[in-house]
Amino acid sequence: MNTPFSIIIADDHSMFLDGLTSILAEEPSINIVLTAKTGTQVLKYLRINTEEKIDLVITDINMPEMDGVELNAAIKEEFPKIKTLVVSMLEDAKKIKTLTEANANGYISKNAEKTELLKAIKSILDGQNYFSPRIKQVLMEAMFSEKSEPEIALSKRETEVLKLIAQEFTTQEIADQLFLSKHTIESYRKNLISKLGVRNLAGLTRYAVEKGMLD
Amino acid sequence: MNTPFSIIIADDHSMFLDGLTSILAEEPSINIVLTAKTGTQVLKYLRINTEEKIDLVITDINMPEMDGVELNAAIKEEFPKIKTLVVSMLEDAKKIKTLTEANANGYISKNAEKTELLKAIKSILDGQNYFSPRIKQVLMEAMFSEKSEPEIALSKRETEVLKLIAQEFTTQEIADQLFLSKHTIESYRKNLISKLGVRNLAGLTRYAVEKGMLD
DNA sequence: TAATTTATCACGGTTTTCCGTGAAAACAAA
DNA sequence: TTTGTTTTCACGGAAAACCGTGATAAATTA
Repeated sequence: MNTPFSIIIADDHSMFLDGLTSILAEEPSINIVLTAKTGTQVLKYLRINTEEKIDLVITDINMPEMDGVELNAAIKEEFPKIKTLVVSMLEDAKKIKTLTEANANGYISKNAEKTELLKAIKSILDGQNYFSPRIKQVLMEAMFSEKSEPEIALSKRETEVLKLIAQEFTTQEIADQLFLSKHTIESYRKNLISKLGVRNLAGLTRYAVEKGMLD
Repeated sequence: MNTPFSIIIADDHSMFLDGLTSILAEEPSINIVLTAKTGTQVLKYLRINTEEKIDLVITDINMPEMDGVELNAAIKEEFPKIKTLVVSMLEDAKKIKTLTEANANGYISKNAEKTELLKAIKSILDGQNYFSPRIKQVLMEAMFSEKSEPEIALSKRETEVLKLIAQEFTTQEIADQLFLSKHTIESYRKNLISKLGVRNLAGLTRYAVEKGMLD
């Protein structure tokens, strides 16, 4: 029998962390060296224990302080030999794309079965990447839908003005706040309306709220 | 030693379900008789296996088909002897309140530690309800904040008009659609603005979007 | 360097919203 | 049955938003 693989698990939900640990503790070939609730904890550990050979880091995406996307990037930057497997609640195409670009070795959903989790871990430890069929599909769909919805790019100022508009400030008030002419703000308003393809203030506000630009 | 307690676990995320099962499988006093991904599965099982004595159902809130809130209500209705423990990602005051009103026996967050989970289970099987300090706090805050924010009640027509306003229709257009005078719609607009405590169309739109009145 | 985008400003005219101040009829609740 | 709420309608004036049609300078990008 070979020496077991050393892995680290990061997830901010204790119960999920404990659950995952329980599942993997049953595997004789796996040795859990650390469980953490934030990405920073993981990084700190890796930086201190540089002599210890870690094979795999399993991480959630949504975590406080440093999320899974950032953690993955940091690991690939500082410790390129360590493999990463992202386990997430959401099937967010953009995040998955970012992760693939940052060379994450795998991505599975929390909807995935235990057997799929083990399969993913085995594949990755074996040197292969693992992205579940479901995830591949989401990625593909994102590729195509991306073209149909061409991602409207707003400049810094436009974003700033839009936020204020959606916060119920009038053109004059925004002009005063930003020390600009009210004509300028009117221009932005017009551009935003045509850029975003909406009809009026209501449309602008909806856009801002739905894109999570407020708060 | 007494006979072990029989419990059912419901959660739509396989991995969490497996994790929880792993954790509880280590407990000799606990016997997991079923794991399910929807509330309907649980109910179906209970209705068929009426002779089997089930002590506790552990359920997530967010599930397809029948969520945890509905499942809890149904269990308390049909099988009042069965205890329920809700385990959820979110600390949503309203849902917690609904659950307490529907006599759920416990509520803990997925952020809770394994020890707290076990404590909650033991308490409930012992005949006591368990709501974590964190949850109690959220509930209290909700009670108070509820008074400061007195739940604005909109009439049917007001809701209808607000939706259309937020969908970028002008007063005249709305009047035409509803076969009403434009003065009427203007009245609604004014009332909505003062009722909701906002300043203008942007505020109305934000309210509508944030309350999920569209789509 | 040339071309493009971004940020800024201007004006007149039209439409829409906003505000105050009503009021009448229908309906529900106390 | 009186009181309150909802739904409906009206007018005039002020304020703001919307539309078209510009322009200049700075910053970025190709």
